[in-house]
Amino acid sequence: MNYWLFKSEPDEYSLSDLKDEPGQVGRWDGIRNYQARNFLRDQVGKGDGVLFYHSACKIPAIVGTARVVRTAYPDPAQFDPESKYFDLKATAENPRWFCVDIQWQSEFTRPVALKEIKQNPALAGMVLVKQGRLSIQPITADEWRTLKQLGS
DNA sequence: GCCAACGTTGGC
DNA sequence: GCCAACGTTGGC
Repeated sequence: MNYWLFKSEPDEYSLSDLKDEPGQVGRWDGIRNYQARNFLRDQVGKGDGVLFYHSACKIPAIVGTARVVRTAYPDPAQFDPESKYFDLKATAENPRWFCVDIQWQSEFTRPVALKEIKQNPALAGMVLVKQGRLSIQPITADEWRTLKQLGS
């Protein structure tokens, strides 16, 4: 069982968008970064915990949690010429990009803002603090506990 | 909207 | 395989 932080721009796909999905299950697609892809494809497991992070918005923050209900499968958008995630070089035999399904689990009572995370010594090791741009990142069990507590 | 910190592309 | 040019992310 592992823990992850998934970033999303709330204008594109927010935690409440996930909650509104049938069964509260949504596809986490559109990942087009190799480092994030590799985590998704090779390490994200069924039942893993996900911290839902809102980026590129007024108050960047972790807003709730989800859990992984389906492990990696080829992202259908890469084969769709109409999609902005279309990839000419991807084939069904040799897919380049992957996605997972996650299920809404909880909304934090209090969003945990990036600003607050940066100020907390217990969270100084987070990839979010050290390397801003990665959209899927591993979280330690300690960090998971700390962040859930801060958000409740 | 600016810009720093990456990541990707492609000529050589 | 180097590296310059370009593109993207995302905080501010």
